[in-house]
Amino acid sequence: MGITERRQSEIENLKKKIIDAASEILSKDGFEKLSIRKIADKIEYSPGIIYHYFKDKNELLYCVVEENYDALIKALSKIPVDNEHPEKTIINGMKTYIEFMLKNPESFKAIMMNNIESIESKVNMLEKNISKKRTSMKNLTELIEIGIKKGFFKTDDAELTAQIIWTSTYGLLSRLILEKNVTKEQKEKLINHNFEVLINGILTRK
Amino acid sequence: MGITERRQSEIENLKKKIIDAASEILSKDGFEKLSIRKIADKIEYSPGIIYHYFKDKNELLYCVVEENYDALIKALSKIPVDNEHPEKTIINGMKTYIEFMLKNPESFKAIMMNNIESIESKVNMLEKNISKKRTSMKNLTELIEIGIKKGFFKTDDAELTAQIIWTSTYGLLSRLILEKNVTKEQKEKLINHNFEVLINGILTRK
Amino acid sequence: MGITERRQSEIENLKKKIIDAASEILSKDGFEKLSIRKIADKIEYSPGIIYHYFKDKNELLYCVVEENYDALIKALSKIPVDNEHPEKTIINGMKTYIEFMLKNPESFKAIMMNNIESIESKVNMLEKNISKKRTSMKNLTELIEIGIKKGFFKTDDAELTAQIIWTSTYGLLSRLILEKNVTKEQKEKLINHNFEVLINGILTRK
Amino acid sequence: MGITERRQSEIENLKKKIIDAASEILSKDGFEKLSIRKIADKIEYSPGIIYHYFKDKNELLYCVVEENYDALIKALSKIPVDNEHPEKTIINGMKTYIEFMLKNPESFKAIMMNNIESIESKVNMLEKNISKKRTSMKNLTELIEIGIKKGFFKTDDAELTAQIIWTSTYGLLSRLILEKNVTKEQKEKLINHNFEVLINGILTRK
DNA sequence: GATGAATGAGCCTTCATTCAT
DNA sequence: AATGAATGAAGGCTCATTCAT
Repeated sequence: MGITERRQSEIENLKKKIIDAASEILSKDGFEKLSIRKIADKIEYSPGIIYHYFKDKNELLYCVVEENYDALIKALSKIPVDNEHPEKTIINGMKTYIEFMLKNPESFKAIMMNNIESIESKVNMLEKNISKKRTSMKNLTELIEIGIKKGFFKTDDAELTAQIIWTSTYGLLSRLILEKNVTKEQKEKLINHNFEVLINGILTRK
Repeated sequence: MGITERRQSEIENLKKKIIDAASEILSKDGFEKLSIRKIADKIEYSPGIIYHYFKDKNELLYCVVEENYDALIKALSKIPVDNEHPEKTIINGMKTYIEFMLKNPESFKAIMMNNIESIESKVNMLEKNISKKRTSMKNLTELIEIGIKKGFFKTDDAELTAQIIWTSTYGLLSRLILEKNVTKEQKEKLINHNFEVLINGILTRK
Repeated sequence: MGITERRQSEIENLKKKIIDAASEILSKDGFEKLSIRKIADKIEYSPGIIYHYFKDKNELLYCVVEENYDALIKALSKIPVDNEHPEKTIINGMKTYIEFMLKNPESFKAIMMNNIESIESKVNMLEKNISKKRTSMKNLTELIEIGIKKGFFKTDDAELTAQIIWTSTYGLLSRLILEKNVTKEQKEKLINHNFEVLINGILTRK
Repeated sequence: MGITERRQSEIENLKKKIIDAASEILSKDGFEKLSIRKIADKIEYSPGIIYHYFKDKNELLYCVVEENYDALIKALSKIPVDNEHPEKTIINGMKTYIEFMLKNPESFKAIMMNNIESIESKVNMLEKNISKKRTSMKNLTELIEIGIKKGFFKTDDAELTAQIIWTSTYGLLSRLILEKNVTKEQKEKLINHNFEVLINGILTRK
């Protein structure tokens, strides 16, 4: 094991190290401050090496988002599906999403509040038929369809409704991240009321 | 009046000119492209002069955002209030807001999707009792209260509901601005469905 | 006059200094070695300053070529026109050109033996009607036309002939610059024979 | 034969493969785009391996140029000699040369417009008595001597004339390759006129 | 007030080359 | 023989900011 000090076990894993360093800079300093040089400094390698592992900054960015995104998907996938109460599953999932993002606000800002070409394909949600492309939208749409079949929900277009649930929650989340003067109590009230209104908005009228 | 031709009346108004130039660049080329040099070029002064009127780029930015925001408030204040159909007034107002912003997407991004301290006081919407501070929230809250009194709406906390209507719409708007692959038709469907769900979500059940 | 040492008289003339520095690097090290940084080093200023005077490297290059080219044009313009012996004027001019370039071989290589977009407009000679664009070609073409009128030369297309005289001489010059093993005597013989053949090639047959 | 599939017979021939890959990149993408990495990618070996076969990039370059040059010589050697019409043979040969090079403009630039030491001995044409060294010049000189003997041509020094024919054609070819705005028609006119002037320039006067 | 020259730090990227394995 | 990770130097360029005038 007597190799240069700095690279002991991680020698085979520089790619991961680069992504993590980028992720950290993103979280700490935000998107604009994320530079190849800064990453190189952080991992104590030369800038050139990054191009050994990634075609360009965009590809690196894509991988960073992918990793973060995968973690989210993982968290979401752990939520049990309750077919008898699809609305509960929806709220559960979206709340998990909110909590996940509130823990990494800078990443959210970097990823979700910017027009980064290379990650559009991971992040865009509004086009028609998106539920055929994006897993998370597929799941959400399916839950709504279940609710429709059971007679709980009333909506012409499950996907469209899924998109509105998503954009609404995205909006609340964005503001929760951007605004600093919101008490914990108020945060909770807002989150709960958000889902009250949304779910109420799609429930069948008696 | 014997000064250089180009600066006759506007000599005392250079500050305004700088802000407007910046605003225009912002709208046309986007936030990232807004540079001190570009502004100086546009107003046909030297870059240095900008530092006579603004401490630094940030301060200038604050002023730009402030101005844009004022224009929005003005637009919103012109919407007539229909007490018999508060939900129509709400939808009307929020749609005006959406349209206004879709016309100036770069301004929206600059204003709403950044943490510019000096304008927080103008832009933040989530704190409790915000309806006492911010006119636009006050109006929205009042409309909801009218609806409650008339027996149309059912909600415990008019302000909280106003906040959710706002954040939801903000979320949709954000995504509409950030995503490029959305057809005009789809945009309209999303906007309409957004208000369908929201209003439905607060209507009294029969 | 008590300003910083390094910039005494030349303060108003940095643009010229940049061009000259570039010219020198071009002559000494060749085109590939000409970099913005190297120029900045040479003039002891920061690289950024170059963009104060030139839009980009291409524009700088264009100016460098222009200056060199102007010097050549100046040299050529001093050649007296002998209407009775246009062939002598032609030979005279082309020999001046050869001598001029042999004194600055690296500039010739840099300018004439590369595809530099920004200077194409100064350097290209083969298109039809070039004699309406480029002074040097205009002059050469006119001399040939004079010879035709006087009955000395025989050619259908004066411009085409001018182009061949030019490309031929350009070819000889290129090789004289690229090849190192050519004695002075041989050089002279080649130059003289070049014009012998060319002029002979366009003279009227008795 | 139990080696990796992809390198069966060519294992001893990697040097050739490298040269060919480089040659192809040269033709397709140009001299400036020819990089060690690109070659390595093309042959599906690692960059390091190239340094097993070549001291450095320059040495590799030499070899590439050498190979290309050999191909040209081969093409030229196939031209039939017509002793009754030496001028036709000359024109024929030189046109073959032009066509060959117009098909591989990047190779021409690499070979003829650079000072690559190691190939000087193959490429230089201007020294006295070159016709004793270089086959192509020997052939050209002999054709001129035939013309002299037959009374067609008039020149004191056949080799010198050969050199001028060569440099003239080289000049035209260089410009044809460097200039982009030349129509096909104009190209042909230039080529034809070039030989008209040159041949006319050495024909015996009646 | 206003200029405009100048800086220094930063940006992404490419490359020939080396070297331990 | 061959790899592939890694470097260091260099490339063009942009920008907010300062400062003598």
